[in-house]
Amino acid sequence: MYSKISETLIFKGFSSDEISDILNSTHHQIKTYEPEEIIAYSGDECKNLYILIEGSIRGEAIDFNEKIIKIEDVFAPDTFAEAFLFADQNNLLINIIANTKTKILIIHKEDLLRLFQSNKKILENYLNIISNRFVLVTKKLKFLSLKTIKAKLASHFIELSKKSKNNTIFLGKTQAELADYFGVTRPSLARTIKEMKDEGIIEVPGKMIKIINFNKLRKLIE
Amino acid sequence: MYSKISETLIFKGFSSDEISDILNSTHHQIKTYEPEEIIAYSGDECKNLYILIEGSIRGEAIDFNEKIIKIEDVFAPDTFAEAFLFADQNNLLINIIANTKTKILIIHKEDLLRLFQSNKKILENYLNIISNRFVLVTKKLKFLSLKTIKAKLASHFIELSKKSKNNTIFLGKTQAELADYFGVTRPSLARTIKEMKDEGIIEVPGKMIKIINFNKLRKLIE
DNA sequence: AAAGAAATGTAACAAGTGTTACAAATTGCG
DNA sequence: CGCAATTTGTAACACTTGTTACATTTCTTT
Repeated sequence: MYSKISETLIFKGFSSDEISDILNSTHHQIKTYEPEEIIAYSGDECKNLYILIEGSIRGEAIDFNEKIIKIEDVFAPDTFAEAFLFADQNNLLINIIANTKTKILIIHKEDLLRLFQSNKKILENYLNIISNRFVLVTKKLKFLSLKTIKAKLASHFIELSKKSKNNTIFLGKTQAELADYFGVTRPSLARTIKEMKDEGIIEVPGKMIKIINFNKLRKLIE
Repeated sequence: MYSKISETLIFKGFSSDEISDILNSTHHQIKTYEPEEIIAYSGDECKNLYILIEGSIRGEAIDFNEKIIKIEDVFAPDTFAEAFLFADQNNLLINIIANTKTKILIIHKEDLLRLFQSNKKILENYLNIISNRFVLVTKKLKFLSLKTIKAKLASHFIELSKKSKNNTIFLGKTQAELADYFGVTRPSLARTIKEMKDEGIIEVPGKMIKIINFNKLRKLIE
């Protein structure tokens, strides 16, 4: 179990022995949940850090038409609800439900703070986690605020091309998945790709995207 | 100066004397900048926490057409770049520029970590700040992902009505400001308000919005 | 290799929003 | 009060995207 815990970001860099020591001196709980069991309710005050050791959970919101909307899946080993824990508005906005048989390590806010005081590395890890989430959400926000599908595609292609160090990109997703990720429909995405092809900005050999005209591509992002 | 610092969220709850003690035992810098002076460049690695004591600064991005876009103003007393500090991708994405004559307290990441170790309250304040920002951005993201202007307006009205404990809302913004906040154009917003009026969902007496049909309003958010 | 499934290309039309322009109403100020 | 500035209402038209439907291509499996 300790080796599973060492795979979480918050205990990154710790050996099983060290984790064992830490948990022996930190008040905590380990709970198991059955599939479909509700772990926490929307509206609950969030006073604990949840560290998922085994299994997977999902967040579900209920919209105004009483339709259930799945928000997010989290798979072990990982943590969740880290940001709510220290926010003023710390009521959960979603129900947390076990997908599978699940084992969760629970540390209360106050105990976590004490742990931060005594262990600098864990504090750094935690700050790293929430900061990374923040940067990620901010980037997503920036991306979502791009108005047209063309601008989103252009931004996405440029981002990917930075990693490939090359003007050829491997998408690794189907059009349907990409459209979903962008929050647009599949035919609209296909149409936009076609337009970019017609305008001589990209070529699409098979599953690849080859950028022909970087300048035109950049100008699409306003 | 210490009283100014005590107004920042990170030193919330500390007296001037306590702040003086803390700063005496924490390595830090105080720098002043002239109007239009550049405080930090886009691309710079962010290794310091910046605490704005006097004046105001702005963040500026340069888009692909070399047009300068103002992102955000920050007024003293406040902090900025808190989230970048502990993120993996800790390069600034914008230039930081002084609007006015500005005085800034700068604490290096390592010194800040040591301060967190020795002072639990400051750690809590810091966690509170970045957690609140995260929650705020997440809400903004959720809002932005609403597809239509009608859905955005409905969400906004419902949110405001929670505070007023009443079915009448005071907007406190002109249509132009609201449209800008939503990222839509003013005539489009006006048209949408008219449609909601025609559908018997709201009434608009003067500067107020009166919600007539809460159910219909809720159904607009999908 | 053949059959079925999945992914992609494409088209016509509808819906929502932006653009532009101008009129009407409201507000602020001398 | 009366004028100017600001805010709001409205309309015609263009553009982008969603919807639906079907054809074509590519991938999987036997």
